[in-house]
Amino acid sequence: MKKSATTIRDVAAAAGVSVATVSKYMNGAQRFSATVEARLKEAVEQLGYRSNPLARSMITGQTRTIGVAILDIRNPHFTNIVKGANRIALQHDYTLLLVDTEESGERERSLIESLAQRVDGMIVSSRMPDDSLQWLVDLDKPVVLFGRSERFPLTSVGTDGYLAAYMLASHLVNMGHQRLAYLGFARSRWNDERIRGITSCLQSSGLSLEVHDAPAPSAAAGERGCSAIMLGPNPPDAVICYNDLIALGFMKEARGLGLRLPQDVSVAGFDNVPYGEYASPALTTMDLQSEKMGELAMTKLIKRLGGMGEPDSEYTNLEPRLIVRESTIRRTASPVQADADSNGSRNPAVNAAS
Amino acid sequence: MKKSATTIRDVAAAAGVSVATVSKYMNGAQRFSATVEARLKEAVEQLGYRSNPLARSMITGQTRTIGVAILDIRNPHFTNIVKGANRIALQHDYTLLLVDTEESGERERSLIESLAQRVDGMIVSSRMPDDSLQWLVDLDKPVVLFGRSERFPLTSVGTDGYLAAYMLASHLVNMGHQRLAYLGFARSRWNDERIRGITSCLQSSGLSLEVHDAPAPSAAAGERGCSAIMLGPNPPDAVICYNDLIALGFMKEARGLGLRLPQDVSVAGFDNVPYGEYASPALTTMDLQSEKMGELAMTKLIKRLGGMGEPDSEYTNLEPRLIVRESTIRRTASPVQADADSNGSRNPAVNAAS
DNA sequence: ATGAAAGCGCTAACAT
DNA sequence: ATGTTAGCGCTTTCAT
Repeated sequence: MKKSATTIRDVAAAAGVSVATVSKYMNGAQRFSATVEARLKEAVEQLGYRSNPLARSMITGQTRTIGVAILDIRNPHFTNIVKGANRIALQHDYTLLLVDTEESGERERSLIESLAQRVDGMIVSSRMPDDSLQWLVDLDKPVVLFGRSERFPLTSVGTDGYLAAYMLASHLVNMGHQRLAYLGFARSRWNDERIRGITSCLQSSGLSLEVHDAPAPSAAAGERGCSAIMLGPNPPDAVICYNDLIALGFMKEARGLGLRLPQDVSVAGFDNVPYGEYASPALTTMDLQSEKMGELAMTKLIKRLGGMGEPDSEYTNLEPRLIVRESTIRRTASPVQADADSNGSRNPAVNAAS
Repeated sequence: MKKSATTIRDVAAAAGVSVATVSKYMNGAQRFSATVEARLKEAVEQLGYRSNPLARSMITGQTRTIGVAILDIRNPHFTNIVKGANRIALQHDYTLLLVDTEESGERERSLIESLAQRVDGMIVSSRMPDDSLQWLVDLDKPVVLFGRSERFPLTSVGTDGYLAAYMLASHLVNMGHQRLAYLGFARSRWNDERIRGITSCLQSSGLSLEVHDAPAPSAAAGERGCSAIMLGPNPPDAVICYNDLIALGFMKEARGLGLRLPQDVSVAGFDNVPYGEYASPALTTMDLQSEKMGELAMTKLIKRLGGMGEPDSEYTNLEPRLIVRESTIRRTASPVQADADSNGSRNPAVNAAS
């Protein structure tokens, strides 16, 4: 069983039939005389033959593989998307070819271009702004994009980021918060619409938003961002983070700074990643239905692959939902007094060293 | 730009040369006369030609793709492995073909078998016991396995699970714990050695271990397991979980049950997933160096792919490391009275069951 | 330095 | 029901 794999010709010879017959047999394309069928079965088992998918693909023009490009496999949001997409793919006998574009920085485009050649279709999550997506269209492969493209006829799925942000801000305002900060991630495609949603909500209450930026959409970045926001002269009483990861990091650092959560500051994020629930205080977040997004994207893609339909620009919107947990709390009227048990001072600047 | 992609023949025609020349040009195999080179360049750009990797693979027998089979893409442990593996792969111009075997239940084997045909080599994480891995060897593809195989000549990397478990138990014993429970996951390949490690450590202190089993290696399963363990007649004062996910779920549920962590019960896990750090109390865990494992596995595999070396049974052991955080605490002398809140409780989560 | 031709392993007409 | 044959798009001797 060492050297080169057995080919269709070996089987044909062993069974005393032609390669065409073997091919048809392997694909279950038709029935055969009992004799032939038996010999075929025997030969295949004997030789342990499995047809070469590459050769098959060359002819059929199908790889039965779907490319999925995500920004960071360590972000549970994407991981959920992949899980959902994979579930559907499996049902239709497709395999996922995964590319983590963040790992390679600005090679995003070239990675996806080369991915395109090895798959029947792609699901892509991009960091590029909408207007620099022409090349994606030019690939001329069925694609489903996360986040609507205004400019190009790309099938897409997503949740309304403006609305989600508005809802979250609304919740915070209703809870009596007055000084809101946003710890965003400018390089994302969604950052702007989230800012717009929050701002617009705040404006209708005569409030304004203090915008900060994290260097990455990760917990570590959230930690770094915390002190600059919370230890200034006029700290916010609630902060919305670009995503749950940043929020989790922010909360950890805030605790380290001596702040009490959520009494001293309410914190919320986006994505509803699994671990927000297990943090303490459990994280309030906007559920963007990641897993469903993955399923939906894959369903659409597969449908298109089957029907060979035109590229449409159909955009499907999933409903965002607010998940209130423990990290956001009603702001009491007087911001002055906290409670007596330990150090009553809410000024955290004291032990900010570490 | 609609229909079938441009082929090497189109380019040859456009440049007025033979396909062989185009092929050599594309592969940078040699230099050409300035004229030809210029025309080639022109033609390729004009037509937007990219050579078809499938056709190429058929001839060269190489796909430049590496298969990675993991048990669950939602488990950060595996996600870290993939991240590490991907980093190395990228450096060597390989692409990852990912398969999440848990998603498909018992199809693990057939999924991996079909994966094997599309890749140059594989990195696999399996749930099968060591003695039912013969088929993996028979695939006759370069493979790196996570977790040593005693029986087969499979290259592998891992951390010493026995040692890791022993270390963790040791820590707990040193902290004065007496009644230890283990919430394991029996279907894992590593469960037994962890039990052995813990037991063996406890025995040398005259202690015994109460073993429970979770239905899945997930946070949800950890939640379910909690009450059965903690609300019995003789609850443990420390519990070691099969992994961090289970531990995280366990802690959440314990809090919900009204227990105070870590005063009422110390909790620890394995893997050192990123979110243990952001939980509160932060989770004590054994760092198994997931990301490093991924890097190492990929490095080994690629080396083998290059050298076409024999399948060796080299096993590389990574060092486990204990990460003590807040979820394990020293047990005070009297196990009777736990409620004396005299020690400055830094954790206000007493009645957090919102 | 460049080209002709023989396949890689398979499928898809088109015979028989 | 089974076989013949012509490629899929490319690389690779081997000529020239």
